[in-house]
Amino acid sequence: MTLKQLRYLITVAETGNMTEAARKLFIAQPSLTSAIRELENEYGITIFERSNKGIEVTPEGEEFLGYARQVLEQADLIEERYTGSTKGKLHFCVSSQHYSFVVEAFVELLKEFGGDKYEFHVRETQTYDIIDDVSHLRSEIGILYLNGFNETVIRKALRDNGLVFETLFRAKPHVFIGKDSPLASKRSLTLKDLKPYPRLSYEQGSHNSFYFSEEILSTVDCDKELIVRDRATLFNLLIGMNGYTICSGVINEELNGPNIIAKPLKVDDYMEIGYILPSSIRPSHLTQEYIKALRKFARG
Amino acid sequence: MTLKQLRYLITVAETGNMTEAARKLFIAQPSLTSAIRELENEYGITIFERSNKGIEVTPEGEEFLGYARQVLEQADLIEERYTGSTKGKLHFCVSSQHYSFVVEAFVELLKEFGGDKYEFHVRETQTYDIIDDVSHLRSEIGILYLNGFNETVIRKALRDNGLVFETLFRAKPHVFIGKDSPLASKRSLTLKDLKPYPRLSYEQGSHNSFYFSEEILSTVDCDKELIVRDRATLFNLLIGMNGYTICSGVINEELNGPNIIAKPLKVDDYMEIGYILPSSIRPSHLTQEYIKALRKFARG
DNA sequence: GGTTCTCAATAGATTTTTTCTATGGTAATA
DNA sequence: TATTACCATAGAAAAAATCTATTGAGAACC
Repeated sequence: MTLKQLRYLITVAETGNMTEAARKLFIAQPSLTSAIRELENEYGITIFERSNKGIEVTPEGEEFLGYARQVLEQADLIEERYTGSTKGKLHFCVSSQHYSFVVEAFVELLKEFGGDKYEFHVRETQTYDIIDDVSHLRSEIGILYLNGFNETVIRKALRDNGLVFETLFRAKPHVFIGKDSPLASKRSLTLKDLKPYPRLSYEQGSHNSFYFSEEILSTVDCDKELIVRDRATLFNLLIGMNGYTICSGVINEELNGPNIIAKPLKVDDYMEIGYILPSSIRPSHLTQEYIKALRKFARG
Repeated sequence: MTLKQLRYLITVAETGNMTEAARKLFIAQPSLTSAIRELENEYGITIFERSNKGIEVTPEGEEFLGYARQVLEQADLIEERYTGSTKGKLHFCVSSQHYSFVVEAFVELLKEFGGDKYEFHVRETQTYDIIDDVSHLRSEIGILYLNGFNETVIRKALRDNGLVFETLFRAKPHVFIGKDSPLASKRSLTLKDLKPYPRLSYEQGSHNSFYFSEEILSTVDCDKELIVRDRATLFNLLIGMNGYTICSGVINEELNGPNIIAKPLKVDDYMEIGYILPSSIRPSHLTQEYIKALRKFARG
């Protein structure tokens, strides 16, 4: 008997389906089959009744599950005490700049692997904190952008913190504006078009170097500036004040509502949006799944 | 964290010495070192303070040990419920004919590996039951003798039950008599000498074929027969009735007392005393240690 | 003050265990 | 009848545990 076998067992029992449980556990179905079978053989009991419809817990299996839960409960106390997180619970944390596709991918991950016990975090935060979170393993993964302007500085920060950057997509700059903005009728916008309107940007804390800005072209002069920390607030101000923000142009109506629209910005610049990971540690299965989901929702 | 690591941990804490604990656990010392270290790294704690004098539990280690014991307690409940034996407890069972060296080796094993939780059995029983116990895994090992007379029959029984026989030693037949017996003065005895005295032998149950007798020469006629099941009873009768019994001549004063003496028996026969094991299963570490101890105490 | 002893740590090889991929078999479903 | 959704099996591959041999460090001994 190993703790691993017991955890597998519980998942199978909860799922009612070996194949599905194996997927949740990030192992191949035959591995799970043999782990469970080994447990059954060790104690000479039949925990599950197998059929081509899935599995069903036998009465003696039910009794065994009771014992198994007791063991795991105690084992989880150790995890809680010494790691601060429950092992029974899945644990996952993303630190990111404010992109809706990050949230979309996150939702997908939750739906697929959340189960009935989890603790997932989305930390939409300042650029430097993303780097800090990932390098100190507070977050499994970070999401940020590089462009010609900030690349050298950011890449150095990544190197210094033992992180690697992987590109998700390259985006042409867009401007987010409210759908009733005077600019809404244009096909594309220039910096000159934007000049009279308030510019919205995310606060970058003490590291308020331009290099850590979430928006490109932050060095361009602007008379009206609004600085916020929250994406919803930003959107509210965008609409209320006829403001704008420069970004990757990834927009999702469901998430951002129909009141925000994106317009191409006519400048010779780009944003290379990607994720960062600690270079020395292999990403967890869950992180790998999240990256898959990111690639699914991320389009330039 | 694995259950194995936790069990190792407890043993180390109890033993206060990695090297010694490794021996008790039947693993190499570096294996233990790395198992413990892995546990400490996983939770970022120092459980033991190492020195060249051994190890010492730190205060935070003490706390962790508390948690560990809780987990193992629950895990042991499973073992108890489904295997009838505690895994925390060492479990060992010998089935044997009535030889004092079997008990001596058993005592040595207990002293060395008993620890503070164990369940050890000595089943001094009838020859056929020895074979039955070992083949049905009720006992780890069995001890019995072969000679020219019973060898063919016993070896067939062993084969039929998937057992193998390994010789411990070859003994010339001796006679056990009380120290005050009229025969005590002789250097050696013949069958004729014994004729007038009661012969003691062990009961062999329903399989009372001569082949399963514990004593050689059981086919020789005898007028006075006493059949017992207990070694102490046999010795009592030996003394009280001036009886005799034919055996391998292995005698230990500490165990059998000064009232029993062994005399060589002048016959052209021998006893090949050895142990039997299931051929398909590799003997446990404890069983291997027991065999070592048997070899130490067994002399023809 | 050097030598020996005891015990834990390290290195590298080896064995064992776990997990994987690919495939088979079975019963329900379309 | 073909397809689908399961779990089981076999053999290869990867990962983990364990082993032997050796090092290193401090205490005890002479």
